[in-house]
Amino acid sequence: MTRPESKPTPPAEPATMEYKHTLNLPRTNFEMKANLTQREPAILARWETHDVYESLRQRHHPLGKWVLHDGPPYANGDIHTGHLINKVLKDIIVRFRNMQGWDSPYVPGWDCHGLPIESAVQKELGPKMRKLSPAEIRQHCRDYALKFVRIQSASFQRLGIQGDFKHPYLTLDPRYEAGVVGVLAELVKNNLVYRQRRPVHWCIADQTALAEAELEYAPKKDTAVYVRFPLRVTTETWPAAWGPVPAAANLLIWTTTPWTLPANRAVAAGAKHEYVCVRQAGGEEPPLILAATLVESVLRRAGCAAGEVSAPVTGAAWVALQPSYRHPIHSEQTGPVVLADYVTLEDGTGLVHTAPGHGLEDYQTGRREHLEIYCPVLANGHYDDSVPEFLRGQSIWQANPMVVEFLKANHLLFHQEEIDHSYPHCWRCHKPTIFRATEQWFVRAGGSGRLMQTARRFVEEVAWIPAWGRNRMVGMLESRPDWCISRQRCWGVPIPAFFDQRGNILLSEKSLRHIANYFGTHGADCWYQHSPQQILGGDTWIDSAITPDGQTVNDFTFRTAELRQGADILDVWFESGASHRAVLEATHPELGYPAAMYLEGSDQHRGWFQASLLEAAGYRQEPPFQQVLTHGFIVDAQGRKMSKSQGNDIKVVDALKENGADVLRLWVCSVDYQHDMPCSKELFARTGEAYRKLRNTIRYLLGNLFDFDITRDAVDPQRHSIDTWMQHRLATLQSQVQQAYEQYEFHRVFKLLYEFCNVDISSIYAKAIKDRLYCELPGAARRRASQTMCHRLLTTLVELLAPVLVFTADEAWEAVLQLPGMKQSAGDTDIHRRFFSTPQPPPFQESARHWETLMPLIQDGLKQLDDLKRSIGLGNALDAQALIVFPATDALAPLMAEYGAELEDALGLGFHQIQAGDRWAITITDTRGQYASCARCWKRRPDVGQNPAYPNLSARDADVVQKLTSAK
RNA sequence: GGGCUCGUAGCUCAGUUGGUUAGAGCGCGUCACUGAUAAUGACGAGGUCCCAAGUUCGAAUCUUGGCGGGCCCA
Repeated sequence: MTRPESKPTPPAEPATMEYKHTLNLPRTNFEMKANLTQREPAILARWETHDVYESLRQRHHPLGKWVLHDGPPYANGDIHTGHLINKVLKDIIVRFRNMQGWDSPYVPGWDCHGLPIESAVQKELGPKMRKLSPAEIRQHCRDYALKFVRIQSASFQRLGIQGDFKHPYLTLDPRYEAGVVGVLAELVKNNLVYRQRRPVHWCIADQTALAEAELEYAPKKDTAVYVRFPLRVTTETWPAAWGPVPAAANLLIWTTTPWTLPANRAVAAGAKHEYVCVRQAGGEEPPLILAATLVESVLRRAGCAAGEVSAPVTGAAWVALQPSYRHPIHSEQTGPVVLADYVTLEDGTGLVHTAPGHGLEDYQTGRREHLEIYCPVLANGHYDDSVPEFLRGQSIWQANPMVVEFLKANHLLFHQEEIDHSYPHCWRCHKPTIFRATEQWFVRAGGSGRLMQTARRFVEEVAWIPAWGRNRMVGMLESRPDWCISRQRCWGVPIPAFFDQRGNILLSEKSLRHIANYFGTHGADCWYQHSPQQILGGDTWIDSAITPDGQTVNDFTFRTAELRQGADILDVWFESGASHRAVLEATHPELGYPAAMYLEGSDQHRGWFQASLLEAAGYRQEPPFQQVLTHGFIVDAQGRKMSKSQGNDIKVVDALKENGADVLRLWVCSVDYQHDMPCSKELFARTGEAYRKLRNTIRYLLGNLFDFDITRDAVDPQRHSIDTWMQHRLATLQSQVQQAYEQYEFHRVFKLLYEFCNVDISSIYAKAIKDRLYCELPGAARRRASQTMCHRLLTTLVELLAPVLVFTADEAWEAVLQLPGMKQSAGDTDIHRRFFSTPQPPPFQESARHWETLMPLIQDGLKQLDDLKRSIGLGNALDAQALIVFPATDALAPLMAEYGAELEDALGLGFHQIQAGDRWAITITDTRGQYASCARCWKRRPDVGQNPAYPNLSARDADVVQKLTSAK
């Protein structure tokens, strides 16, 4: 196809320039370039000076209180993308609640205690640490935590998060600590706290308990032994499938820690696994019991050949017969065969040696089966006196070969081999660790106890967003054991238990309430600095006591001089889980119990949500939150998890410097937070483009209002103007966006607003009203009506964007207030203190509907213009006209004189004609050879030159210019 | 390995109780405008709806089984 040569003759340059100054072109100081990284800090400073958060609290709140209670981030390290999503979501919610008319305060909090901080301090201090007292270590931890509270607080505020940053809640605040102990008192009161042995990671060299995070795994050589456990053979317990009942038989177990065999209390089998009885070739030995699939490999290792193998029996069927065995070390004891779901067929024999005092899974099995949590190993790694004589006082490492020898001597060792495996070591002394059962504090939170029943009821009463959160919580509650709340650390809230010299323990409701008060005044540090007399305030304390055998005795007289403080601290989850009391009721009582909402990442179903729920269930009848909203995790552009070690993490501080807070906030708003959220520099850049579109839309609207005084010039839209359509669209948008906010569907908020700017405003409305805005007399009714609409668009857009684009909304509102008449009428000067306005549908609903007929004509017209551009090089729609044919019988027929003009403008044409016909149709034609072009509005129209005084102007423009001239 | 969950254009998202040829905006490409100008408009090209089997006249949608990702456990 050949491109036509002919270009339209441009209007003579001088003539154009002559009239340009008579147009009402847009004017505004609101810059196209946002320059957010400079502008935002300035706005922040102003908010700070004017104490915007405080003044928002003072505002009238017609709907009452609505509190989002902040989950405390850990005061450790710079903020990351997880904080970004979490805090911005919270901020959007708090802000839209305020704009809805609620009193929605926001008190940020920080979790300041716990192992990661203690470890970091340990690393900083190095070997010096061992010389420091707990109180001194705690001071270092405090400094460390407060430093990161400052850093994170500054970053959150830089992100535009609005809240009471001058009065945050900190878990190291004495009043908070008092609240935590207060919750403990309630649980003790309700008999939900008990003391029991439980295995913990233990470093023999340092004689200390270790957390999972303090272990490092390294290769270690060990002796693995296959041991015969003599089965107590009876007809009742012998499965028929295994054939005739033999005189004797042995269970075969496998272990890499022979030293734990004295502590054996059971053998575990898998319910679905199949077990067989193997009679070895040769026949002298009693048959062996082990998992069917492992027979061949195990016997081969030992150099034996399998003889006769019986039919299999499932673990479940076998255990139902209640088999038992004679203890290999304590020959006078017996142990049961029980089921456990962690039994695998990967190595070993399918039968697992179970020592509840020396392994976590063994412990759980032990609790379930009511086995003794037996631990004959002292803190120094030597056996106590409860083991057979040959082992007493021996170190467990020395004991390993002795146990093997013992087994060999008693013909219980089936096979032994040296193995190399990964084994936990202490991160400080790098020596191998063990599991050792020690006395711990527990909350009766598992099983089907009272607390759990209340917790289950709470779960039903709470609204979970998304709804599957309920399922997830129920599932987690179902399988949870009792809650071990004690930790053998230093940086936390002490469990304020006193011990006397005979091992009687003081931990009662009364003592705890007393100590809570004491902590509230002196801080929990006093536990490490004050004497029991000081803390308890007297020489004696009469109270209930927990005796060494776990019984409770009333009216026991403690002599405070003989007491010493327990060294355990509370699990940090217990601390943060107490915030509903420590914050909502204690440090910030203006918030009140319960909170309307908790909002965190979905990992907190296991963490904060659950801890809060359980603690509240222990002593109150109403859950601590009415709604729980969870969000997913940030992943990289490929959907993989972000981690520093993989180097695919995004630094929020960098992203902030590159994009500004409003762009990051807009990104948070634009994604569906219920799932994983991919994040990358490129995605931020894309969001930046969307931001610019929103900003430019605001700028365009502002620019066209430079001479518009809302108090003087407002004009309702004319019935057949596109203004009416626009108002209808705006009212729809408003209700949709407000509904999306209410339903926490922020990506819909974004999509609705963004598409509105792109399509409704930019592509349709702004184009259609250009001519009347620019070319009509400033005070012309058509122009004023469109300006009125622009004003509504502007204020509504800024208002709906305000919870998200907090800085830009502020900046835009400043510009709005500078429009004529605004200072007087706006009342409130701050966008963030305003309320969402009520949607105002246009008075002419049927006119809005007419546009459903007209819009397709515009689509058709645009397509024709494009065709003309390609075929004959028609570049400017003002050089074309439309012939609009309408069905004479249509309801719109009598209105086509008005609507025709609107269509002309909507298509940006120079001229139009209307004609009655059979059906709707539009035909666009080139008018370059037909009409002259108006030197002012550039429309080609037949009426150009109609006024002899202005031969190169259209009738309308001649009229306008004439009036402008005579007005001078 | 278990519980919960996600997988629709390059991106962000729609897709009602199964029902024409799976949509939108952006991005991209081409073009136009130069009176929203580091802006704006028009047109266009983009999809194995993760895969497979099943139910059905008909499946993005329902069922089962895979694959891949995430969170929490083990």
